[in-house]
Amino acid sequence: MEEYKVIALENGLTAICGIDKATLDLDKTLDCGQCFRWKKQDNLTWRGVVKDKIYSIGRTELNGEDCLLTDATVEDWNNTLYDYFDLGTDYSSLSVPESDKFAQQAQKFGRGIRILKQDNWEALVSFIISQRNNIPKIKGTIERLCFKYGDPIYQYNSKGEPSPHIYYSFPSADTISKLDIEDLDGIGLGYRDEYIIMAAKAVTNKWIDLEELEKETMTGNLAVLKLTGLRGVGPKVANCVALFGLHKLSMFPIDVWIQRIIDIHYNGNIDVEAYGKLAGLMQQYMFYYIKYKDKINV
DNA sequence: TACCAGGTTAGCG
DNA sequence: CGCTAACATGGT
Repeated sequence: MEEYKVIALENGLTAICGIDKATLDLDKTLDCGQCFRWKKQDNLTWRGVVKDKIYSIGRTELNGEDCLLTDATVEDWNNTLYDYFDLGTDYSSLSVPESDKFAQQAQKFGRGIRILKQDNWEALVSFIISQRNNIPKIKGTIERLCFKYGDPIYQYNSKGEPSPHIYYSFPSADTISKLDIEDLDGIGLGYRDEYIIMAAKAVTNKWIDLEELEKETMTGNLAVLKLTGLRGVGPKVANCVALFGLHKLSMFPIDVWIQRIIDIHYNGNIDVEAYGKLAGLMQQYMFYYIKYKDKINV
């Protein structure tokens, strides 16, 4: 990773200079379907919740240099957001075979996407919800779930004034494990409501240990195997949880879009191993490419 | 208004 | 194994 500077500005904001758009593209990263709770506030600012704290982040020009601008403190950046955006991983080490033209195109188109290090429980619930759902509805359902069972998060500026934006934490497994099915009516979970409650009970009763699955010594394949023991968690959801929630970067979730790519461009059979330890990054490049290449003017 | 969505499950043969 | 119907419901 190249050198970059973290600068505490006088207005309480923090600038991060030296991380260009090819390294971290906020629009691509936060709107590529890996996360569901970030919202774009205006043309260049995103607002979201990381570790139960609200952050705004965008890009701006500072002394002629393109920098990230955030209301995070320097400590927040160093201790939380740097890892959340996976900036310690060198994405140039992604292996893309010379002959694999489609993968090269997808990589070029998706440059700047980062695989977020999301909360494992939130990722598990989010991707259980994602099955047989479209992305706008997934976002709406999660928002209603947080509004009803999460805790309000207030944000205060440097003068101690509360921000008008109220966000809600993602409800804990403990909270959801105590609910009855009817308590989830009106949220829009559909038939997945019982899956969510059972997953919450599995976590709180330690039938499954997400912290253990997140350890670096745990392989992605074993994590997927354990996750699929949960009701409502099949191979695709388990791979998404492993990639986006447990940060197993070699995992390669195959959904309808990726399957379509495999059928059309890889004659029905793709060699995931060829992409190496960052295969999950290539998966996300491909997903983003197939879904957005016709919608975005490059 | 119908149709569809970052799948999973159970029940066949 | 492989194939298929059923699944709830908000967004477009």
